[in-house]
Parts: sequence; C-alpha cells; structure tokens
Amino acid sequence: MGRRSDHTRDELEQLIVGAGHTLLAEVGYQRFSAREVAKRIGYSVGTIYNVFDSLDDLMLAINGRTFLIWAATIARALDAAGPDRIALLVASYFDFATTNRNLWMAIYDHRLPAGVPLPDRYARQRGALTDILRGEIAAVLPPETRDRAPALARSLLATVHGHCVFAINGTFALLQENDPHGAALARVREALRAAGADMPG
Amino acid sequence: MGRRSDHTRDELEQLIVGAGHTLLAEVGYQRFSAREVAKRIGYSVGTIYNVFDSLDDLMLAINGRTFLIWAATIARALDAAGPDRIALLVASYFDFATTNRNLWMAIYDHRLPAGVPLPDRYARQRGALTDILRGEIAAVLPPETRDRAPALARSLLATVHGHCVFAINGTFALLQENDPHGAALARVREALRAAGADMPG
DNA sequence: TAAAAATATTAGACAGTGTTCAATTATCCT
DNA sequence: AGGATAATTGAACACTGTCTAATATTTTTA
Repeated sequence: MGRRSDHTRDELEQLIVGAGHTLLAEVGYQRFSAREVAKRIGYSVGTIYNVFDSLDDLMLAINGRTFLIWAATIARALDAAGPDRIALLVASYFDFATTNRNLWMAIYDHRLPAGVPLPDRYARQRGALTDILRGEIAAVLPPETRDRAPALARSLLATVHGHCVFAINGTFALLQENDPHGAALARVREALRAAGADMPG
Repeated sequence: MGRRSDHTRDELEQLIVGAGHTLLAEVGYQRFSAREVAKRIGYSVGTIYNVFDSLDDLMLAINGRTFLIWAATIARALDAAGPDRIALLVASYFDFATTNRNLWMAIYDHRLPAGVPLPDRYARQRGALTDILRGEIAAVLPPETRDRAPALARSLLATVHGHCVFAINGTFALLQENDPHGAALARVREALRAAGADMPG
C-alpha cells in the first residue's frame, strides 16, 4: 500500500509509541514485543521497523515518554506541596514507581549494547528530572554550601533509588523490611542535616 | 543414549551451572541462552531441561553460585581488614560489582514471573550476605541502639546498591558524577554517625 | 549370558522473537 | 491517464525457550 490518508509520519510515530507505552505498562519489559505493538495499531511488523531503526530505538522513545510523564507528575506534586518539599519528593518517587511498576522498571531494565551511547534527546529527558531535584536541594542548603547541591542531588537520588528498587524487586520483602519509603526518607534527612540543611520534619 | 559413564546426575548439574556461570559472565543476561550452555558442555538442549525445570530455574542456580562467591569474597576481605571495616564493606561492594559486571547485574536483571516466590534455598543464599553486614553495623553502634542494626543494615545496603547501580548502568556518567564510591561511603558514614556509631575515618 | 526393564540423551517440532527486504499498493504530480 | 514516489506488507532468516517421541545406553533380572 501507499501512504494512508489518516496518518502523517509523525502521527504514526506517536501512535506506535503510544501503543508501545500501553503494552509495556500492561505486560512489562520482558514480555514486550514489536509484533504485538503492530497488531494493536493495525499495522504489520515491517511498519514499525520503517519508523524506528530497531527495538532499542522504539524502547528509548517509550521510556522517554515515561520520563516526560514522570517529570510532569513530580512538577505537579511540587506545585501543590506543603512546607516539607523534600519529603514530598521522596514520596513522589516511590509513588510513581509503585503505581507505574512496569513502566518504571523498563527504564532500568532496558540497556543499550555496550559502547552505544544514549542519544542526546533521551539523555536530556533524563536530566530534566535531576534538575528539579537539584533545585529543591539547593533551596534547603545554607547559601555558603549551596555549591554542594549538584553532587548531593545525584547521591540522594541514588539513595532513594536503591531503596525503591529493593522495595519493588522483592529484596526488601526478603529482608523483612516493611517501610522502605520511611527508611529512604530517614537517610535523605540525615544527609541533608549533615550538610547543614534547614528543613521541617 | 543412556547414562554417560563420566558424569553422575549431580556432577552434570554442576557442569551445567559452571558453564552457565561462565557464559553469563562473558555475554551478560540478555545474550545468555540455554542452547549455548548445552553446546559448551557437549550436550544437547534437552539435557538441560532434563536437569532444570526451566531457564528460570537454571538462572536461579547460576545466580545462587554468584551469591556464594560474593559472600566468600567479602568474608575474605573482612579477614584482612584494617580498623575501618565499614569503608572496606562499601569498597568490596563496588569492587565485586565492577569486576563481575555481568554476573552482578544478572542477579537483579533476572526476575521470576509475578507471584512465583524465590525458592528457600536461594533466599537463604541472599540472606547470608546481609547477615555479614548486620554484624558489622551492630559492631560500630553503641550498645543501647544496637537493636537498630538490622533495619539500618538493610537501608545502608540499599543506599550503597543505589549508588552502585547508577555507577554501572551509566546513570551517574550521564549526571557527571565521577566518584560514586566516595558518595556512597559518605552517605553511609552520615547515617551511622546519626545513629551514634563510633568508627574511624 | 541374554533378555527385559529402567534411565539418560537426543533430535526435531512448535510457537514465539527481532530484523530485513523484495514485492505490492496507494497516493501524488504532471 | 500514466508515471514517479512513497508507504506498507508479509514472507523469510536466524534465533529463542520448551516439550516430547524416539533412541541409545546402562542396569537389573532371569
């Protein structure tokens, strides 16, 4: 066939990413397949490989969309936040990961072949989230130590991430930890206090 | 054919796990395949499924072996440790993960289908590592707060794990963090100090 | 020792995967 | 209308995990 009247190239790309996103949320990374995406939008497999170079490429687009939604979710939560914005950030992280289990895990399950770098576009989408974090952490630090915010933001992100991973992959259940979120927040508070932060809680 | 004279059932199982372990270390979780394991030990695919119920089963056995090696490595390091045993534990975590990249990642990449619990045998192998940790953390805590050691051990494990994951999957490179190990140790120290720990460094 | 029972091993089938590409078909432009 | 262009397809390829009937070997029995 030739061009279908009902979809421009860009719309088709979005259609694929949208269906892929939905499928990923439903079945998770391991059971995700390009053929199923094609079936769901009424196209054949070939079309997907016409729009995306490879499955890795499609996966990056889908995870990119997840990142956009994630950043927007956190930004919205911050808009409606009370005085303890740090606690809200930690809660937001856990909340997004648990209510979007498969999508969140896919971000870390999917890995490019060794040596292949992340395309700039997706790297920037990931950076956006950390930027929000850095701002919030800088805000609670005393002005004279504010230059430590970037490194502290990265480290606290890793700290919360570690707790969240263990909460979701079952490691914490195995170790009989039943308050991962509380533990993560406690660690974050200790680190910020040690850096001289001034915050509620 | 019938039973081969050169291998008992148990030896065959160990042969498979050994070859699987080697293959996994070489190619990583995503490129691992039962057929390649079979080829390497001179058997056919069917034999592997005769010894193991499924690929998940084989994977658990292989990851179990990794855990044993890991625990032994850490125990050996502790034997030769100086006064700062906490720093050594953190260094040990990073060292094992980086020098055994594929094996270490496979532990977390492999996930059983939802609802299927970890067999007790493998759960215990994973617990052994945390037990070591708990002991070391209890040792630096003041006697009156020593009951907090189990929860703190879990949480600090998650903290170090988070930093290690980001170091290895490229997230930290993206965020321009070049001392993940140092950051992890700093967070651990802060948490232990906040709990009243007495340690060098 | 020869036949029979038990067991280990295999090869091939099956349904699925990512990926490629010649052939087909629809649309656009002249 | 007809030719150029672009979109879409579906079959083919090499791979995967998994299962099972057939086969080869060993052990047991007679």
